[in-house]
Parts: sequence; C-alpha cells; structure tokens
Amino acid sequence: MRNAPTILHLDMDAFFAQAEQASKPSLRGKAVVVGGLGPRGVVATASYEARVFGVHSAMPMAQARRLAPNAAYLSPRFAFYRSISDQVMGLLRALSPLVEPLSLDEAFVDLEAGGAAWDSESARLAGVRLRADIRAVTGLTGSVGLAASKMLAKIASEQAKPDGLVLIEPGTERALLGPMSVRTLPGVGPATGDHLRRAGITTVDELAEAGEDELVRLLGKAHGHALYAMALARDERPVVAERETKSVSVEDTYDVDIHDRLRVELEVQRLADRCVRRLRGAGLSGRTIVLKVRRYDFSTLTRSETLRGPTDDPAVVREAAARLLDSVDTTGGVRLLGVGVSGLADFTQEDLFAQAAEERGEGPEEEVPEEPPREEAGPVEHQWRPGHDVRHAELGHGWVQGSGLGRVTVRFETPESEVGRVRTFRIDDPDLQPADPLPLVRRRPEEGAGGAEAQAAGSHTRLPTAPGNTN
DNA sequence: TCTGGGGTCCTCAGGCCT
DNA sequence: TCTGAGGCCTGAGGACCC
Repeated sequence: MRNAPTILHLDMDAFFAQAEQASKPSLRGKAVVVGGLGPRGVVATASYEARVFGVHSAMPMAQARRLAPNAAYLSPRFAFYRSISDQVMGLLRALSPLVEPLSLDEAFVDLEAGGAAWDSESARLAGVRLRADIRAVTGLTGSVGLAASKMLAKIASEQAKPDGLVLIEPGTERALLGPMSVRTLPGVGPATGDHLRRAGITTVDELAEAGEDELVRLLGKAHGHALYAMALARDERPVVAERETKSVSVEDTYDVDIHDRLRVELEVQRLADRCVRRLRGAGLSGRTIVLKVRRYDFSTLTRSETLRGPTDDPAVVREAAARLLDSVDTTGGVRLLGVGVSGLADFTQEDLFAQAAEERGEGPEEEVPEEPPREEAGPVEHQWRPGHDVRHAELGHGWVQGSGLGRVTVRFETPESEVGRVRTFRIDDPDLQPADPLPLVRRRPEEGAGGAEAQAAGSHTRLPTAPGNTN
C-alpha cells in the first residue's frame, strides 16, 4: 500500500434525488423518492429528507409509500443523470488519467498518477477543489474520501456523507477500522455478515483476531484471504481506468405474474432481441446464452448454453433462449424473465461465415427487429411519467406531478425559478409536449450561446470533457 | 411487506481429456 | 486395459455492489 492518502473516492449525495431537487424548486428540502413506480417497483434513491422516515434504497416502493406517504415519488430519468455524471467524470479526468467509475455517481481517482497530489496536504486540497468544482458546474454536492487504498477511501467518503470530506491519515487505519462492523468492509453483505455473526465475529478487530485460516475455513479461499487482508487494512487493488465488459443482459419484472406459456415464449424472444441490440450497440458478440426465470415464489433459476463460436445474430440468440426455456417449468407463473450473453468477444463466428457467404453472393445476416411498443396503441398517460419534463405552448417549462383519469397535473417551474404553480390538463391537450431537461446551472455569459441543450448534453465543464460525452 | 435492473465474482459439481 | 490425479470447461446457483 502506498504511504500517502492519494486515492480519492467520490460519491455524489443521494444522487438521483438530489438531481431532481435541483431541477424542481418545489421539491427542495422535501422528501423525494426516485424509483420504479409500478406495483413491484423498488426505491433507487431517497433524499436525506425521506431517509428520516426510514426510506432507503432497494426498499419496496409500497413500503416506502407507507413510511413516507407525503413524499414526492418520481420515476428515474437516466439520460438526465448520465449527462450530469459525464460532467462530474470530466472533472475527475482533469485530475488524473486513472479514473475508475463504479456507477453514475461514484468513482475512484488515483491522484498520484495524475500528479494532482503526493501527500496529505495536497490530497486534501485536491479534494476540496473538486467538491467546489462539482458544485459550480453541476449545482450538486458530492462527498470525498481520501486514503492510501480504495477500501479506505470508500469508507472515508461514507463517513464524509453528506456533503463532506474525510481524509484517513496513513498509520491510523487499523485503529479506525478495528471497532467497525464487519459489514463496513466491501464484500460483506447480509449473508456473509450473518455467517460471521454466528461464528461470533461482528467487528473488524474480531475478524483480524480470528486469523486467516479460520476465515478461509468459514468463507472459502478467495473470500477468506481477501477479508483477512482487509481486516488488517491491507488493500493493494489499483485504480483501473478501463474495464472490459464481461456480459450483457436485459430483464423485465412483470406487474402481474405471467401464466400463459405462449406469452412467456414471446417475452423471451422480445428480451433476446433487446439483448442483441445492446450487444451490437457495444460492438460485441458472445458465446454463452443465459436465460433467467424468477418464478411466482421468487425462486430464481438460470439456464445457459455455450455455442461453438460467438454470435450477435438475433435469430441464433432467440433460438438458444427458446431451447433453454423448454427445460423450465413455468406453470406456477413467472414474475421476471431475462436473457443475457456472456463469453464476450469483439468479433463473431458469423463474421467469418458472412464473409464467406458474401463471397458466394448470399444475403447478409438478420437485422434486429425494432422494439415494438409495449402496449398496442397504449394510453397517452404513459407519456406523462411523474417527474418528467414537459413544455406548454403558453405556460412554458414544467414537470409532471401526476396523471390519471384522463388528466395530467403539471407544475410550471425551472431549476432557476421560484416554486411554480400547478395546473391540470386533459392528457391529450395539444399544447402540452414532452420536453428535455433544463440545465441545473446556467452557462456563464463568457461561455457564449448554446445554453440548455449543450449543458444537458454534458459539454458544460470548465475543464476538458471526456471523449464521447457530448450526446 | 414483498422484494428492480445491470453487472461481477466465487464455489461447486460433473464431464472430458491427458 | 484400467485407474487415479489434475486441469480445464461448462452449467447452476449464490452473494454482493450500485
């Protein structure tokens, strides 16, 4: 482990909820819950105001509604969050070429590799500046952890939340970690935590005292060795900028269990097509096709089949998925179906066949069908998802507060306006149209014209933008 | 109360090959 | 020809993370 706290972990505070509050003045200081709004949705992010009621991420939405009935419930706007994330990642990449994004709202940065810091003082300064830059560019707050390893930097940012900075001085790690719960360590979830508790181990100190052999006996080789090292605050994992994708998958949970076998088969075909679209979008192909089925009782099973070569042909993936489905009993009903592809390559067996076929004058391989609308000529309400932006011909920019019974309720406000007024319209009102999100921070005059779209698209950073974040 | 979606990594068992 | 060990691959399931 290095001996200066030059690994930085950034974690945006309650990211989705904070982004919604920044874009909707009427929600600032209020309980906001972002997640799936269907009968089987779960919470993606709860604002700190909502957490006071006991709402937290991964909680079933129905339970959240009981705990915080007056909170605002919004469906996520991933494109909007991604545009903000691109701006933040751009700021990180200006500090160092070694940036490892973990998700839209989290990343590690190796400050030493970028020459941005070499000791505690310079690291702290870099962290303070970064937080200020994030606020200036996005209007949002993030918490920063600084330490000599990834594990400790992440623990530090957790302690810094919300809107803070914590630096762990080298030499103080073991004393800090010792009394903490084993659940603090990465890789210790509910199951491992329980397992350890039954063995009388609840703190990091007890983990270290148990010894490596005992941990390997309890948890297996890989996990045992890794956990023992972490208990001693040893973590040599480097910050890795480029990660290869190992698998691509899509899955759907249905509002109501599907019992009809024919419908199950159709859904699997649809998912196979969607999966192939994603696969092709990433320029990949794969050898192993995986079918996932979650049954009415939440039991989950997977079936997989490895082909002789990698494919991105929708017909091949559909057929393999259909074969796998043949071996699964779905009579009790299924709540979730998924199709995935692993064993990835950046070329396909069919490439070679297609090349040969082309030389023989045969046709190209099958195109992936476009995704058909989920509901045939679905009701117009589906356009008006809570939280999403709209524009009214006369009243301007607003967002959907709710819809139903042929009506949609809109609050007219923008990130920089006062709290706006609420109006209700018929769902088919021609003056009302879906709109793109507005930027959270207005461009400064010296940056020229462009404004909203440019910033929403992620180009509004004072520092060089990362490649590929301009749309 | 009733549990999303997209991933990664690990373990274990069985088959095949040397 | 039989047997055992070890390596590798495949398939299934589980834990974990955000």
